Amino acid sequence: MKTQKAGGPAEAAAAATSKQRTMREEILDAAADIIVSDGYDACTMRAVAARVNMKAGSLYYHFRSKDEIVDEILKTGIETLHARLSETMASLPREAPFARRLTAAVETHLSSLCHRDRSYIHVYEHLPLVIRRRSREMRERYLALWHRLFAEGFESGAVASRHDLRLLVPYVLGGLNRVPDWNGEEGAASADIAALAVATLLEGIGPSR
Amino acid sequence: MKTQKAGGPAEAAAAATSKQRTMREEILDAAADIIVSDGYDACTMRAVAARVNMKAGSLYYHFRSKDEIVDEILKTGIETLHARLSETMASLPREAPFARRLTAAVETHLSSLCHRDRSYIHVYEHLPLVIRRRSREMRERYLALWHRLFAEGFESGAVASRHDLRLLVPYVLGGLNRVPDWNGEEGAASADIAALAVATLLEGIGPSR
Amino acid sequence: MKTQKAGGPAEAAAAATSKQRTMREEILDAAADIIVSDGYDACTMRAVAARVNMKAGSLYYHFRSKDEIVDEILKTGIETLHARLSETMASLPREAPFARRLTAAVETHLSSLCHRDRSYIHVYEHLPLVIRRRSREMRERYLALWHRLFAEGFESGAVASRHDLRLLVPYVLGGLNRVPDWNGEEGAASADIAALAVATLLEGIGPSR
Amino acid sequence: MKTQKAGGPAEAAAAATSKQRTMREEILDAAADIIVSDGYDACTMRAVAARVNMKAGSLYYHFRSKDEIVDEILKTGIETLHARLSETMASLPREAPFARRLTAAVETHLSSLCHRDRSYIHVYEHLPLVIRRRSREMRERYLALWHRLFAEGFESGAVASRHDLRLLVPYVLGGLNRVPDWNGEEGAASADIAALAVATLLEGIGPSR
DNA sequence: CATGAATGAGTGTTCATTCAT
DNA sequence: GATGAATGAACACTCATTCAT
Repeated sequence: MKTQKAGGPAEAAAAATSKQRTMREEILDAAADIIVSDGYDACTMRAVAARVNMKAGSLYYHFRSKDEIVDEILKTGIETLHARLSETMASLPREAPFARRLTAAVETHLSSLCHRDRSYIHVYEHLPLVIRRRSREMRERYLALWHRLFAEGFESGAVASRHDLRLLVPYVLGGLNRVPDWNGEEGAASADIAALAVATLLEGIGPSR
Repeated sequence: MKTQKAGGPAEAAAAATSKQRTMREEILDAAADIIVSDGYDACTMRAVAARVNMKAGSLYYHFRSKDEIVDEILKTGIETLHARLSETMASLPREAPFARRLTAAVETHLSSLCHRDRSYIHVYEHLPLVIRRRSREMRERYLALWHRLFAEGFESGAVASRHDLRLLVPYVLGGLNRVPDWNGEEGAASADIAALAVATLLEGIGPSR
Repeated sequence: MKTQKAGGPAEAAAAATSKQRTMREEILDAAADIIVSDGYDACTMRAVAARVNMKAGSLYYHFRSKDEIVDEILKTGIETLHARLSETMASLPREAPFARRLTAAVETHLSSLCHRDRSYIHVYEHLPLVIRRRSREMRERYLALWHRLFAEGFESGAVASRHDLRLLVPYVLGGLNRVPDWNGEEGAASADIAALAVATLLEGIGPSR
Repeated sequence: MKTQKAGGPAEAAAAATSKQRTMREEILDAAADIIVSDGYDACTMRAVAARVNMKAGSLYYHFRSKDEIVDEILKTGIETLHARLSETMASLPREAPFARRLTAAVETHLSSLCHRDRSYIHVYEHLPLVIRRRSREMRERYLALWHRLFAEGFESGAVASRHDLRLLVPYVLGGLNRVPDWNGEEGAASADIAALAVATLLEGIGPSR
């Protein structure tokens, strides 16, 4: 251990003790919290450190740079989302109809977005462009999940053939992602919005048939 | 506004000569451009100045502060959008059906959003929380236009009564606002997306009836 | 006139037309006013220009630099003071006793200091050290007047021989110069203070003999 | 005090370690020195930093702002002066005559003013109006000490009843405060000036009785 | 592991000054 | 004579980062 030269503790995230991992997570939580509530600009190393009762310099024992913190938040956020949606979809019976699959997906997405429990996804919206772009690949992997959902819907005849998925998916998710902004913390429960979204999506807003 | 001492033209935007107005606009354009393409953090006074072949200090001849620049972009953006939508709606015959009104509205919104011709609306998405909040009132005035549109649709029976406008409007606009992000400059024409959006909205994505 | 090259109008103060001279004086007045009421730091070229309904750049037609303005204020101030005191002393009958001469001198000094009518002396106190020092020579010429006054008093036996003039003069003037600060605009008339000062000086504050 | 985010030692002056306190003091000394010798305008953060072999930004580890530095100098200066004079007066026997009390007071004041050993009082004279005003309250507490001295002298009959203390005190201190300016570093010892001042004050400059 | 102390690059802003018009 | 427009140097201040202890 002591013989390796290049290996500062920040590099050894994998081999980290459980206490370290805890500290890393505390820092990530603190940073994510600040970003969501006060914006990225307010998320200085000093501010993050203060939330975990440290001084700024000490953070560098746990992370190599501020970017590493933000990137990890981003990565964790999307991966969590990805994992949840994967799991949700997998847990549905194979013969579940499209409407039910869609409802489950929307609910999963929205609840992850609105509940602030360890799901860093909401952070994304508050990040500067330069940083956002770094997560492009991961985001596309998540989008692929939605693509597959709609593609299946299309194949089963539940989705009208006239829709171009390349447009539909971002359009749908664009609408969903904005919900927390407009709906705040006090707003309608995400379940209500999910219901609205699904109904609207499936039948449109025209008079019910 | 605050403790102004002596008078530069920065104080007299209204009485500006046409050449001044041009310079002001050039600066606003430059700033908006930087914000949209590189993010708010990249939009330093020095960067803006460089785009208009100036030094940072010179900007203060035209604007009193950076905030004044950003706020004016924000204000102009929303007001332009508001004006365009107002005009669009006013230009429709009184008896135009809801579907046509909606299509016109969506097209107006999307074309303003995607074409970068003096419509600063796209900037909003890239602004820090603190600044965004300053435009709340203006944004709500714009939202009211959409509220009225849907309310009329609801009264005429074109919109199903089951929808809560407080949820529907932000949901729809949230979807629309994200279009430029996913669709970039190379993407489908905004007219196509408008068509998709309207069709989806009105009839849903279910199999065509 | 038009053939001389190096001669901008600022150089030709002596040959100035009466309107120029008026403008120069207006500027000097404005600058002095600002310095006395708001401090030297508030006396920017823009602020001065605004008071005479100009733009900053235009001042450079009348003065070569800000320093020239300030130096001229300083010079005019002390020279006015010098002239007034000279005149006052000269107007006294040759046989006037020391007490009367002293009273006249103190009154002249204080009234110049307190009344803001074109006597720029009060400005001195608000100037940065670097600038103050530039007026050293002129100030010493003024001090010489006081030295002579006390020297005469000493020779005539009216001033006790025990006093060192090098200490006495600055001490006395130091006290007098502070009067406007403590006494403001609302305070006792300068005549009252002059009386107090003279009485105190001549007889001390001990019980009257 | 205002919107402090995270914690540096600049916030905890009271709890400072001895080394911190030393650094703070070094900075205060440097700033005071520059102000006295080159004027307030020359006292930039860069200049102060250079004197303590730092870069400008580092000062902010020790102080929250430039104002904090200046205010602390001002406060320390007056409080030191106050404390010294208090102590001096308290150390005199109760039955000490007015002349002796006055002499002690003048000597204390002048020696504090002239010796640059940690007594920042001399700084005051070089501060811009806006800043000076911030110390008004503290200065008045100091003036009160002198008021009491003269009031006692008046009661004991040592001071002629004809004097208005509201004029006398500022007049006397005005004279004393100017001493360092005229007398520089090379000048007569402050003890000599103190003697002169007291003698002049008590008996006047008239021929000795 | 954590901190005290420092740094360098960069931020928004101010201001005396210049000069073509 | 005066101004609109610009500049360059400076300023106070912030922040991610480093490193000896």
